[in-house]
Amino acid sequence: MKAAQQFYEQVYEIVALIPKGRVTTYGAIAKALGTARSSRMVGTALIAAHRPDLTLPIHRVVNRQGLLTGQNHYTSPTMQQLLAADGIDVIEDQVQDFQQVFWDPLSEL
DNA sequence: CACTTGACGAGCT
DNA sequence: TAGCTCGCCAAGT
Repeated sequence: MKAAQQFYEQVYEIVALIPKGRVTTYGAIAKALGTARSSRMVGTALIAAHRPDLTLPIHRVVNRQGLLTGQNHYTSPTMQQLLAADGIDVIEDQVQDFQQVFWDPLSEL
């Protein structure tokens, strides 16, 4: 079992816990895992999260500005649509009231 | 097998 | 305050 693979599982674990109607950031997850500077790896982990056996609300993860930087990786229901279904307003790839819907795994977990 | 790219973010200038 | 550079390291070419 590779260390990186375990890192992925940690990411998935947190993503799975994001409450409906809330979002978190790559950096927040990375920090929660103790690797604050590996925020990029969180994004990579989410790409790998496309495995058929994983059904995670990865659309609830956005960058620090509340921007839907992963839009390019979505085809069918866009992140915006999925977020809208969660009750989150998104305009021009920007989450509205980001600070209010932000969910910090460190303080909330 | 080596090199480049990238769902990011913090730190410095 | 805004912009640039550096760290991180897996995955793709």
